[in-house]
Amino acid sequence: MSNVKAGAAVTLRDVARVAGVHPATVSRALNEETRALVNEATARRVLKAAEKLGYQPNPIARGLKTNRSYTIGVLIPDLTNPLFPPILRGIEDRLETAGYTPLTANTDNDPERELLDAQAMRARQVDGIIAATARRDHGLHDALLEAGIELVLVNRRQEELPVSSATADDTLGMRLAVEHLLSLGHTRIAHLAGPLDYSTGLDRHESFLETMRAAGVDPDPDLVLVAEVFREPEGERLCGQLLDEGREFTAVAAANDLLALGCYDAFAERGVRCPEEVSVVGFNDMPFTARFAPPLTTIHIPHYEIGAAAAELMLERLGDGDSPTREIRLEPSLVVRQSTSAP
Amino acid sequence: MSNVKAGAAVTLRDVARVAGVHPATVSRALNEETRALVNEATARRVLKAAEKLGYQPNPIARGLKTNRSYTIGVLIPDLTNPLFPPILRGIEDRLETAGYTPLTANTDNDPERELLDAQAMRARQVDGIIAATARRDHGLHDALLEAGIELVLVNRRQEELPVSSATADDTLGMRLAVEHLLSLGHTRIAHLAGPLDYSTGLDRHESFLETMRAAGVDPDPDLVLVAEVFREPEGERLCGQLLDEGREFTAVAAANDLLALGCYDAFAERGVRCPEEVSVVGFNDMPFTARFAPPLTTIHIPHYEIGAAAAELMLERLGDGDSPTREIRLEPSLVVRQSTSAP
DNA sequence: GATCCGGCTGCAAACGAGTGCATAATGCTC
DNA sequence: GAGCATTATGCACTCGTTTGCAGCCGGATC
Repeated sequence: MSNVKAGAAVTLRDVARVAGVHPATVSRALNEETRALVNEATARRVLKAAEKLGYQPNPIARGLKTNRSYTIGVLIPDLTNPLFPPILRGIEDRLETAGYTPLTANTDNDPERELLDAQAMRARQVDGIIAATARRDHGLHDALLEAGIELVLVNRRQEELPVSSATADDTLGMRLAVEHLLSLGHTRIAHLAGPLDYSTGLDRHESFLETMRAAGVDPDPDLVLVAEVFREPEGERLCGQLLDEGREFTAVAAANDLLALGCYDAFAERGVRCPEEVSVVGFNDMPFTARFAPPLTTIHIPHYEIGAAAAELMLERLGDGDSPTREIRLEPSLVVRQSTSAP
Repeated sequence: MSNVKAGAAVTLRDVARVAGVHPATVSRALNEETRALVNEATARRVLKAAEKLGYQPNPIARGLKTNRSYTIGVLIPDLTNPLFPPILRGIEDRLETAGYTPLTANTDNDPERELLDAQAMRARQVDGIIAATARRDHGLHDALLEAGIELVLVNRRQEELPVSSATADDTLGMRLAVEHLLSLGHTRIAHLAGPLDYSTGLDRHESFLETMRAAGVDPDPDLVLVAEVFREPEGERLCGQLLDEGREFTAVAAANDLLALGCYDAFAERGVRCPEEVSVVGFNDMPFTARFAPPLTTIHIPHYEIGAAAAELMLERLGDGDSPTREIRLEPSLVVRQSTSAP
């Protein structure tokens, strides 16, 4: 049943020969936008021939002519972080339907490597780059702007620059987390903030403070610690510090799930019971959080949809370079499990 | 003055003009393999001009002519399965050092989509395809062979065909798992086998039977169930079935971690305690398995290294098409946690 | 019946790089 | 100093596709 000729690639000329027309006509007939230029009957004939031969346009040749590679670079810090696979999957799926292919690279959060990877992608003529890595500086943005490569941020925002982004509403997310703790009766709430040079870290941090104040409880500066990375050992270190300093708190709002898991570790070493003695709420709802001991109460983020939205934004910009930049914020939701209880 | 001309891309002709030679000479001077053809002094002049202009060859144009893209397709079933990110990371890292770029696609285990994706990759002139998806049939292999595209399997083998692969030693892995249970004193051991049309499913299954027999205990056919997919709900279904049929067993050897987690669910619903009443051992050592309740005893697989090895094999074949195919088997190890105990 | 028009289609020139072949420049031999 | 081999370079075509332009045709207009 398969008409996919594997051996020699089928070209426009082959289709043209079969359809009895000139290759140029085939090109026009096969291209949505120029199809109107050719007689409907001819177009049908061409389409049929193309299908019969299993013709697939050669994007390389097309790209040479159009200065387009139909390829999008995707910069992520580390694929191994469970946050990113669903985002990437969303990007891939959306791009695929539009005939674009993603080219991914892991930067390990090294700004230098990030620029290098971006360079390599530029050499490969990517039409745009979707970056999940952008800190709140401008290096990457400026470099790409100069090279005429579109940039879209995913999971990160950048206020000062006109750049499209797809993120979760981190402000709302942290508000849901804190309000959950408040409603359980907690007031001595510690906050493990993420690095403040990421929009995710900063937004969640500010939202923590705001939500506390809005509820009429003044956040204790001694209970607010800023992590250097979004990782488990860092959460363990900071939470351990709070514990060892004898700070009084009955709950922790962590800036992401890994920091929250770090708290679990700090508790385990010191015999602190969760949630009986301290409640913990995470952020992201990574896979398998429901299976941890105890199952983690956290903020669910629609990562796949965020990825798809980022791809959508990229396609938008590629279609019409003059379209204004746009920020898409997707709504998070609270998932109550068993790491939180009344104090 | 910045050398990186951002706007207009620098082409061979630009370099030629600056160096005062013909573009063809530039092409030869810049290409390692043909550099010998041009005068050393000229070559130096060209190199210098190229550097000054910040010339970067256009891989699209080059690919059109040479039928090489320095691009490798990677077919995986689903990036969202925690098994694959480390593999992919290993592939990317190794390929990157050799100047190759991976192009990934998710097939969702749909054979038709797999062929489609492979087709699309072929159109993009990938030099080879690394597939984590291959069932034990020949479709993909034949199609690629015909098209002259190198194929390397990762995490899957294919006995009947001469094709390179990088896998874990599944036979050894399952032997370690079963011997662990036997050494604890279990003899009534159930086995949740993976789909037998994957080499992973089949190898582990056969190894289970062999190891049992070698220890002098005849595996009870009623305790061996074959899963249709490597997923949690399937594990829950099968394990629930064993429980509801009143089969007597004190341990389960699951063909992967997700099936093992499914057992946890089946236990939870029926109030069976693990490991007190039934021990469970998984396979793969996915991330976070140590945090489950109870922490899962499982077989650790060096996924990153497997990915890197697959990339290595691909580079080998690309360098010398006539090199024989090779199967790399990496050694797994037993990780004892708290889901297993004496019966 | 000459003119014009609009709809289709073919022609040919690109895009940027690689490569077989011809040719110019050089060095060597006798 | 003529003849010839050797080296270095240029020319022109090619990869598969897109696209401006020209040309063909049938029909409508005067």
